[in-house]
Amino acid sequence: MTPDQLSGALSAALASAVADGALALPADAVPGSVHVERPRQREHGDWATNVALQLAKKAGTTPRALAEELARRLEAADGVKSVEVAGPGFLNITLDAGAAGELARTVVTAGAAYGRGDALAGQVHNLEFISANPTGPLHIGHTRWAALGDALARIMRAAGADVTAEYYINDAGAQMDRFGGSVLARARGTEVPEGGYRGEYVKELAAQVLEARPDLLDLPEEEALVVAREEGYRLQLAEIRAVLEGFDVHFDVWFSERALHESGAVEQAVERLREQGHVFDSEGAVWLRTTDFTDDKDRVMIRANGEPTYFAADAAYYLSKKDRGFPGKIYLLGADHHGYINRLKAIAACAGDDPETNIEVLIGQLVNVGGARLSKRAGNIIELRDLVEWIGKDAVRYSLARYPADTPLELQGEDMLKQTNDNPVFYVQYAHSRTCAVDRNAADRGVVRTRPDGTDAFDPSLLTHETESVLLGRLTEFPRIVGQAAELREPHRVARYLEALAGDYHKWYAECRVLPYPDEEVTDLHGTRLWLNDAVRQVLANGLDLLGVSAPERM
RNA sequence: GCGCCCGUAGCUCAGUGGAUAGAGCGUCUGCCUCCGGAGCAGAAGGUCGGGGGUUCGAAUCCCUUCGGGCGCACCA
Repeated sequence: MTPDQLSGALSAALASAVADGALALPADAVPGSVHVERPRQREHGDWATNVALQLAKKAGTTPRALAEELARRLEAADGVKSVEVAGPGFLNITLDAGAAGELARTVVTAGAAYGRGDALAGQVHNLEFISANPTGPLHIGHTRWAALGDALARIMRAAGADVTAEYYINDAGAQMDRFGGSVLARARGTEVPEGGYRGEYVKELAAQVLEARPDLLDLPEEEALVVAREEGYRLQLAEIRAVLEGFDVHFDVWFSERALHESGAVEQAVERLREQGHVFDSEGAVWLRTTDFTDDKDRVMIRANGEPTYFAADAAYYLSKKDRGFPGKIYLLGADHHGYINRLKAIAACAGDDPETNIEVLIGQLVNVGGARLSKRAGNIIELRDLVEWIGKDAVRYSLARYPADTPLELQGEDMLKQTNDNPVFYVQYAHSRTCAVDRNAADRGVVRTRPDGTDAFDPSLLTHETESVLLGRLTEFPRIVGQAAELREPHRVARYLEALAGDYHKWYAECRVLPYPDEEVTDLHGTRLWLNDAVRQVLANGLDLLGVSAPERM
């Protein structure tokens, strides 16, 4: 019995009580669905609900009286073993072992589809994340957005959304020229100009640029600057893409800011917003009246010198997303960009969109690294590729994805390496590989999933052990965890769930043998437990996949 | 000064109004005579930063205060 089915049974109990006149509740106060949850305490049954506490006042009765009424009716439902009224009016529900155990077969049958749902069905989103300048390597801050953003894309898709993952390449503007100047200076072996890029990686880029363009140093100054900039850009972007690929982070679209300028989209954006009535001229500049909406000051789009601002490109970019057919536009930004939220929302509003639904800005806190081992190449930053090299893709992705984005993360440099074996990712992966080990040995021990007569060697009523009841309950939660993680944009919920599931599995493993002792007869209990073992492996694998972490069969 | 985020065990952090606030690490004690010990069982460790309020019920919602991070450009 799934929580949805139980919720339905509760609704039916409510409806029948109202129909009988046993419950004086106005029709519009009868909830369409009743929320059930797993109680923290095992003694409180398999499922609990506080519906009686919430409805008692409206029904003009006491919570306990209402709870008693519902308990009587719910106990008659199929699959429900017992219902107790506890405390101020909680309903504590215990399911029949068979009804609960059937879930194992449900999971195995669903396979990779178990956990996928329709919480976000029909939604179309553009999810933009990382979007680091192509003037240097990705560092640990970008790594957090990479792990989080990619996991979020996977989770939202699992919940039924159509998600396009997009990287905005800030390849226009003055910082590109500074980058080019820095590469050129390194190529010449001279000092990097004031305000330039001083990281060691620039030297490496310069060497590669020289390799590709041996004529660089002979070119006239202006041409040399362009060549250094463009070659450096090409190399750095290729590096970023390769590193992300190795990190299993996939983008559907790499969107160039430069393309917005070159195609005239920026000017067009200004004109389109002018038509909407939100653009005005003042002091020689062209402004967007973002204060009509949520911003605290108006923003310049075209400077007095005729140059468009970064903000103008932002507006053009927003319109591009709109034009490309994305009702939902999600931005995953660092906390140092939180001042952008209001102006981005104002752009949406100026464009005639609804800032509440068409744009969503997720702010992630930065990662602090205390006393960290430093990158050899980039100076005082830690690069994504170094992190992966040091502690591995799975450990990096998992340890960044298991925290909410708005948690300021403090990673102790010394611990970072030491932590590898203690990283919860291994706890989860170990549980998965354990299920595989059991599976590998099952046939040798004569344990099978199907009886000789072709029927399933599966009798859910045999799954009566305490740890089995807990494990089954946990498995039923997975689909709604995925749905919640998708709706709340919180991938860490999946990770935390997997840790709990792995814990439940390890406890079960310690208490209940799947495979018989050598001199023991093979029974349906073994076969049934093999089904449960299969179900756990499937959910662990499905969950790890949502985080972009591998599910190894051996470790 | 204004705004956003965060203060939970020694450390790093979960906990979208429910019952006795949890996990990992660290500390201490047990468990390999059989499915993988990267595991399990147990112990110690808390004024949920402080103070008010709403509620049958608050770590969670509201106000206030203290502490930390970040931001307030015709920069990108």
